[in-house]
Amino acid sequence: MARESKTKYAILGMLNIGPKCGYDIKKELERSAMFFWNESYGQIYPMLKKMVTSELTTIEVIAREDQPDMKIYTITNKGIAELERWLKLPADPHPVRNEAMLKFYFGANTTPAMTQTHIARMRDRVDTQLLEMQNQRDRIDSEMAEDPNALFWQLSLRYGEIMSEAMKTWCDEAEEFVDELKG
Amino acid sequence: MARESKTKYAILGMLNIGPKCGYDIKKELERSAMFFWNESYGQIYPMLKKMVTSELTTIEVIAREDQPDMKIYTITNKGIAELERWLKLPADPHPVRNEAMLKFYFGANTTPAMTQTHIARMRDRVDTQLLEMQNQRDRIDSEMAEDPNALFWQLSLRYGEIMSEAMKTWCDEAEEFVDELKG
DNA sequence: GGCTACATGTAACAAGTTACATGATTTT
DNA sequence: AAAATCATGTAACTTGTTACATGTAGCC
Repeated sequence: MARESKTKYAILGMLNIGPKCGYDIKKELERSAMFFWNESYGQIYPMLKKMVTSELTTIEVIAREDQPDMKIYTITNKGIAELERWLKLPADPHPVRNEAMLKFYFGANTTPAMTQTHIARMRDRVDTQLLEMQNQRDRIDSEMAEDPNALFWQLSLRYGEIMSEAMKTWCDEAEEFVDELKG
Repeated sequence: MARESKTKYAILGMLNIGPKCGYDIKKELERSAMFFWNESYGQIYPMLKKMVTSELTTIEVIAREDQPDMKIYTITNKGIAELERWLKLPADPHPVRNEAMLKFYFGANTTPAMTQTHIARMRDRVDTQLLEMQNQRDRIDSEMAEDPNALFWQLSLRYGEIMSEAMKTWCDEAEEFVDELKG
């Protein structure tokens, strides 16, 4: 992992939409980017601290009674410049590590039943994801009017849908193939 | 990364096909599993050492003149049992981190031209991948007869193809959408 | 009364990449 | 003559996950 962390850019991108606290950054990423990105608090909070030091964001502390201070971060001009610099760069190809496929592949050396189990599990997972996406779609449709970013949110949802459907297509093919193997 | 490393299982799966040296494990993974898995030597060599200690494999050292000893690893019964234990377990959902999509999403807050650049780059990458796959397909067709594992190799290639085509579909939709935005 | 959401964070740990080190052999 | 392939490995480094710690507020 000597590769540069992208956490900084994920945060900058979120703050470029509007000032937010760490908690909201994660919540928003989960809502709108869940099909292609994730961050944990263990990354976000320490990074936000660093980003204030390096002047990519400013911090406003809101004291609250009986609750931890809320910290609202706002992107600076320097932060915007850094975000734009990154946006212009070509993306790193993301490392692929799909454990389900690995199991499928090695299952080949055991039994056809094992292979069928793996395919069935993949299909189940994809079906669950598609249901989630249906829920998201409903939410988008109702929030569309208010949120100016909803159009991009929708395209990110389409990404999830298209990939899931593709995965189902693969499951169909793989299943057919295994059926032939069995008899 | 407190999650259990899957490197051990990737190696077990490869050795279950047949005895191999570390170099060949990587080479074979690159050939047949490149669309869903990757390992680096920095993971493979130390792990192989551990696996001998924990009796998942045996090692045979072949001395060679003027070249480093070649080490051939063979899976043990214990190793096979461990592989099968893992195969029965449901797969961890793989963490999604697609930098290209992240850039696309945040590009929304800059200019339509930036968004178009991101889409174009994704399409280029996918096209390159599809060409690579065409080469692989040719190789599979010629090696099919000899390699009994080629049928699964082919399905793993189909995975790559289906996913790439899906990505292209998404690019088409996204492009259309941005064209509308521009007017 | 219990669960979920809100809100902040840290520490321990493991995983994984990259650069380095070495050098023969084969292909272009 | 240069580049790629074969073949082994280690060390330094960073990234990222998970578990823990703390507590209120609101919902069912």
